[in-house]
Amino acid sequence: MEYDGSRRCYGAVHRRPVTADRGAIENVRYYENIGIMPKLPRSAAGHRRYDHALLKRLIFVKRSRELGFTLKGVRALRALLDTGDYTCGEVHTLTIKHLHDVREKITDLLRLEATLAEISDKCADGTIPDCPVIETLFR
Amino acid sequence: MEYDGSRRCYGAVHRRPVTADRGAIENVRYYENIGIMPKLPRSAAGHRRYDHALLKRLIFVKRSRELGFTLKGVRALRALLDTGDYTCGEVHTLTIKHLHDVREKITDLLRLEATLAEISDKCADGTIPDCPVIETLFR
DNA sequence: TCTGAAGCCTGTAGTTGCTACGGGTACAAG
DNA sequence: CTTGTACCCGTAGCAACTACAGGCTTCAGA
Repeated sequence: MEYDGSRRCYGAVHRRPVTADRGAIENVRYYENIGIMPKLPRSAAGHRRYDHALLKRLIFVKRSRELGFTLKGVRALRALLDTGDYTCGEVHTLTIKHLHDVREKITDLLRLEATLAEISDKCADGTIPDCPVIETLFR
Repeated sequence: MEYDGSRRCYGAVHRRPVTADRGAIENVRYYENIGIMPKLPRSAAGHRRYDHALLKRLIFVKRSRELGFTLKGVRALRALLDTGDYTCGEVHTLTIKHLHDVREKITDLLRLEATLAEISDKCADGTIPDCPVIETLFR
């Protein structure tokens, strides 16, 4: 195992030093590329400058995503805000629709959970010859 | 609006007649390509022949997916089956792990649901000047 | 027997929302 | 001036399909 002489270390032993929140930056880049965020202004050297308004906008997107809105949903919310005189009711409509989707997903997952719990209970002791899980998976 | 003379009709008015379960076939093709299903035997003309064993295998995959297993999980299950003498306990382990993941998702979604319900309740009448949803999205 | 619609075949590209990688440049501390 | 870190960019990969174009096969009806 010899040192390869290059300035950067990428190997399994000497990994590339990873920037603390490189992921966050790449995420912003992605948002720029797909137009969720505008192209941020750059310094002379091309580095992104984050001013207050843009930071707010970024937080808005992030928070919306945390609340489970799709990027399409975020676009819709933004579009409302950008009209300048959106009504609370319009926002409410989008939120309720999203809430509805979330509840549907929950229902689906609960059903799934019940099924999985049921079949896994059946072979809990691990000694049954024809595994009930496998049985289920073939029907 | 003229008929374009081609044998097939793809336009907005005369759309291509879509096979009933074209999607199902393309799904099988996908499973072949990624190796979840073996390459199915073909007729002289190259059409897929589905024999009993392969059909069973396909059902197994489909059903596993319906129960929320990832394709990676399906591969793991299959790998067990293919050993010939898997134990029920091994299958149980995989199922429980999956069940755990499902429960985590449910927990996350319930939290989400609570938050969304809470903030959307606040602006239910649609006349509040500073929309609480938007407020939330900026924090 | 011929015809035309329906069905199947293939490779490829798009979807969603990122994340990872490689290779290059900028910059600040020592 | 060196060195290490941070940032830049384009591109490819992930899951699990789905959609499309364009070509070939099949089969029922005239």
